[in-house]
Amino acid sequence: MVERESDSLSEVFKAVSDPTRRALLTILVQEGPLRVTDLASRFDMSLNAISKHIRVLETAGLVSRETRWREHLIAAELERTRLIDAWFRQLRSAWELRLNRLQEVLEDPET
Amino acid sequence: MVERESDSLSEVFKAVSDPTRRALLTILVQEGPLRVTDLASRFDMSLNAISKHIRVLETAGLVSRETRWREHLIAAELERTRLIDAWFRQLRSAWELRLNRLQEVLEDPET
DNA sequence: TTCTCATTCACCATTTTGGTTGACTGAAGG
DNA sequence: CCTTCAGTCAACCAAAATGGTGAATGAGAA
Repeated sequence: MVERESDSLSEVFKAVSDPTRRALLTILVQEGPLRVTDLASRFDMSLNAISKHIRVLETAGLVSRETRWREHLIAAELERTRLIDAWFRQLRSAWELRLNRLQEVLEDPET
Repeated sequence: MVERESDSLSEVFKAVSDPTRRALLTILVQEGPLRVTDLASRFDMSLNAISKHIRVLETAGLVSRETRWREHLIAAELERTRLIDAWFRQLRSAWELRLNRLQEVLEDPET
């Protein structure tokens, strides 16, 4: 198998590609920092599973963790999401650039 | 295990979470519609693997296919990507809403 | 001291993913 | 007729992701 380079764009996309993780992000954004247990209580899923989802979000840079002994306060970190719409913006501008060039050729076939 | 609902947001995120598929999209956006073989020739990967990646993009609605007998012309379809930044925009506005409420409480503690 | 609590760790089973190879299809060209 | 060609389909494989259970941790309360 090919070695999987750990580019952060893939990591962020993958993190938000899971509905549970998106739901976690939504809750955190709406309600502010919460403990792991508080987050887990919203889901029909084991605490461990939620803890793992949180770690995925954390390594992707989408949430931060403030550990106060037993309690870990998890907070959304939306800065990283700029990476994503930057990528899409770039994609769309390349697309429009190509369409414009195409348009020019159609309007000015003699050049 | 929990049944995996096939929501289209997850599908789109998952599709673009792979570097090869992002590269495919980029090529298509820059160069316009291409055949499966032409796309595959850019990668150090079997034609079959690329064919599969293309199908993932297709079912996610990120590319379209125009089949002219043997040749399949693959084209980028960027409309679907609006779904993604709509989701992030919503997330960030919820975030700012909460911060603003917080700010109000801090500035006006007596209300 | 013992019990509680929040969380991670270590392991296990199942599913998904990314890739390979080989067979198949069916028009078009010799 | 036979071969070529573009692409999919099917079977298979290894690795990673998902989720579960149960144990470990270690401060603080009783």
